[in-house]
This record gives sequence, C-alpha cells and structure tokens, in this order.
Amino acid sequence: MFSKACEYGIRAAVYITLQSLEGRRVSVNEIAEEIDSPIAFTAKTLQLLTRNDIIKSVKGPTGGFEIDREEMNNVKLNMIVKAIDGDKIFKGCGLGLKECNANKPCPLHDKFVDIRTNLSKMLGSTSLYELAMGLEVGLTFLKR
Amino acid sequence: MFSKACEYGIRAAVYITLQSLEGRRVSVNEIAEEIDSPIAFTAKTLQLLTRNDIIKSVKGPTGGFEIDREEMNNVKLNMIVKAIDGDKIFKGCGLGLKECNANKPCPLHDKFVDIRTNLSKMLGSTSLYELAMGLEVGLTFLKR
DNA sequence: TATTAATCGGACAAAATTGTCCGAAATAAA
DNA sequence: TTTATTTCGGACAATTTTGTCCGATTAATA
Repeated sequence: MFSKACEYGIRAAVYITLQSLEGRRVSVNEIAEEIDSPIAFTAKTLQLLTRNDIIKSVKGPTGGFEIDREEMNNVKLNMIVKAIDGDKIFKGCGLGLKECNANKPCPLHDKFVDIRTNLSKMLGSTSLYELAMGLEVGLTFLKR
Repeated sequence: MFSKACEYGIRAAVYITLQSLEGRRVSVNEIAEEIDSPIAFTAKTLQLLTRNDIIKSVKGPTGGFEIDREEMNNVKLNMIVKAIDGDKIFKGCGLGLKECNANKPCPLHDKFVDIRTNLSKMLGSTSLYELAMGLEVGLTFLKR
C-alpha cells in the first residue's frame, strides 16, 4: 500500500507529535529507536517532511524535530502520504493504465474509485494529534 | 497498490476470459500486444497463474492460454492478487509493523481494517467473467 | 573561541522489483 | 519424421526502492 519510506514517515511523525505534546524536541536517533526503523533512511524521510513544512527541524546541540501544537491538528495523513509517495495512490489506475478515467475506464475503474474515496476520506480526516492520543493512553503502538 | 506483475496478471486474465468466451485460445504475444505490457515479463506472470490453476495453458502450435467457461465465474480477483502478490495486502499492517492486531494495534489499525475489508470484499466478489463483459460491450478498456 | 551535538545533503551500496534472452520441452501439422 | 510454433524455466540485466556513510553546516555551551 504505502512505501517503506511512507510507513516510517507516518510512524515518525506520530512519535514526534507525542513528544512535542510534552514539549520535548527529539533526535533522529531517538525516533528511529522508538519506531524501530533504520536511522539514516528515516533521517532522509524526515528531511522530506521538513521541506514540506509538515514538521520543524532545529540544527545543532539541543536540536531535533518538533511540531507546533496547532499543526498537530492541521496535519492530516494525506499530506504526509502525498509528500512522500506522491499522489499515485490517490489518482493512479488500479490496473496500471496511463489514462484511466470515467470516459475511458479500466474494467475495475468504478469499483476502485469507491475504495480510493474511502481511503482518501480516511487519510484526509485523520490528524497527527488524534493518532498521538491513542499512543499516549497506551492503546496503540509504534513498533513490533 | 498492486505490483506491476499483478496489474499485468489481472489485465491478461480479463483478456484471456474475453477471448475464451469466443472459443479462442490466445498466445502471450497477442496478450501482451492487447494489454500493452512487456512480453517476457507477462509470460512469467501467466506461468504463475497457470501453476495456481487460475488459467490453463497448452503448449505447441495452436497452443496458448484459455479459461473454462465455468471458471470465469469462479475465479475472483482476490485469487489472482493472492497468487501474484501474496496476502500482504490483505493481512499486513498499514504502517509496516510486523505484529499488528486488535491486541497490539498500530495507531491506524482500526481505520485500516475498514479500508481493507472493503477492498477484500470487492476483490472477493469480482469475477473475471464480470470484468470481461464490460470489455465486450466496449464500456471498458485494457490499454492506454 | 573551541568543542560538541545535531540536521542537511550528496554519494554510494544492497536488495527487491521489473524486464530480457535463450535453450528445453511439448505438440500440431506438413 | 521433420518442422514450426508455442509455453516453460533458468540465467541474466536494468531500474527502483531501501538503506548506509560521511563531510558540511548550524548552533548551544563550556
């Protein structure tokens, strides 16, 4: 479904959100440890999120990644997916046709539109804050 | 969503179904031409489908691929997807956790279950015959 | 000011996926 | 029986994705 980069990106963003709620800025090393992901590859992904203004980074000692209290609610998963995987999952044809739309649909077009509309709605309405809350109360997990 | 191999596999299977309805057995070359896919790679995928008893192959001159009239209704897309991509799309965690279930869910678990249930139902209820019918009446397409 | 700890970014490496080639086996037909 | 045409299957190649390394840059602090 999502690329590895995207999976790590979402997990990392949720962890950053959780820690930012406590006022803690976190390093790539800590993030990778806590979400059980490869450090350097995760760093690349975080740079992507930073360049897309989804999270904030600070260089130097005491530096790391954080996210504003307000942004936690504004940032929805579709923004992260789009920043990392692009919009092929939102727009591409399920059977790989270059040009597939209502006028010239693949055999699966209509049924795929349904599935994707659901996915799109779900990702577009799920905020980092919401996901971090489940983590905070110990209901959900980011590794294993 | 699906791998390239799987996209080709589904398109090829639908084309084979369409031609089998007319009693025509088709070669890899014709299939690849009609679904606009790489010949040799498509051949590999068709071997997979053959080994999984989803389609039938006949060697030698006048040989090629076909599917029984009855099987067109029995074969659902989930069987093709499972044969080619395995069941990671049906069972794997959306955020890539090795172990993710109701007892130890990732933050997206419940929402993902919904999406996947939809996808699973759709793939499990869509037959090759059904898709071939749309093609036959010129309502849907397999290339471009 | 020097040191240290952090991200940034480019080059590189490994692994997985996608795609190609070709000889072997099968089989229909001349 | 020979030839021609097809799938089968293994080896190989190219591309994309995933993952690593390291020097440059930034900035806090001793």
